[in-house]
Amino acid sequence: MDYLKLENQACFPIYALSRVLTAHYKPILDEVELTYPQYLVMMVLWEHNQLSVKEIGEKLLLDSGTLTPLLKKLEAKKMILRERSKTDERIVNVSLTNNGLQLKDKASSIPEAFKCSLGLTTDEITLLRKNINTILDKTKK
Amino acid sequence: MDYLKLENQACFPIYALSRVLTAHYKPILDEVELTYPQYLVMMVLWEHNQLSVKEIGEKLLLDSGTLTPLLKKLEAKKMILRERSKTDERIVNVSLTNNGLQLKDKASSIPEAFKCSLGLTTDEITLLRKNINTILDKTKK
DNA sequence: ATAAATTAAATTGTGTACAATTTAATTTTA
DNA sequence: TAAAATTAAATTGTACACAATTTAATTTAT
Repeated sequence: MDYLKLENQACFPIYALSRVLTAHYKPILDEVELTYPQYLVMMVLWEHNQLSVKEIGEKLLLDSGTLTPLLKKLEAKKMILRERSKTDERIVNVSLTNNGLQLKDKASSIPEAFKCSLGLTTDEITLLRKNINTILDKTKK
Repeated sequence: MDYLKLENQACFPIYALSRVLTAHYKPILDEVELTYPQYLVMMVLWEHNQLSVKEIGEKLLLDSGTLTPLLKKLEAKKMILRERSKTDERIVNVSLTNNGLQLKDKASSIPEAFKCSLGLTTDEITLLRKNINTILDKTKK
């Protein structure tokens, strides 16, 4: 088997699928004026209320070079607050504004809209999620 | 189930895995001075010798906005040639230089090196590839 | 045959990604 | 406890990604 052929690659379809899925999200997220990475940040904040930049990075596997400008955009949209920790000035804590908190209601329809856009069954999605998460855990260190 | 929780998302682990896998490729591709998207372009050219920008885009799911600057970089590295088609001036044909062709030998060890870096079994990779390709085919239109 | 529509690349502008470095604050250690 | 090491963000620079527009060439439909 020729391992330098595209069809024998495992990484390419994941790279391509990631972009295809983000494209499916695009029109849905346009409604709430968020990009996909911005949506992910909002999602972890809806779940945890307040997180440092580092903690957000650990959850999303992104570094400050990516997060700092992204968080500044969310701040400019009045979705989040960024404030230096009083007890440790190195840390920037990120929290939701009322605006950002209220967006959760509007966002509640996003997962279902996304599922419809994909046209996959619940079983297919669940299987995919579990399969990918297994691989992700094994490879991410 | 709260579908706005990160752990219940199917898209996030794919997005994250794509970046994790690219990070695994990085030190390996540094040896041949290619980025991962550049490596993909070289791979389709090793397989097809000559392709138009549009054909490369169809294979990799990338548009000219992404490909044009990337191809110019490969051209600057003397890996490829870009020339307007004589029969249809709208088309730019991309082909390998001798340099680019010879790189295939050096690149032949990349798939194995990547597999070692991941630490997954052949079976795990094959299963993943088939599973992802099925989903990709269903979602890419 | 020629105006209208389509096509292929390139361009422009915005938004990630990430390596490498810098800055400032806090811990560790000699 | 003061210098050294570490840590958290921010910054800088390079390279995608992609929407939207532009440009030029080719088809098509009248």
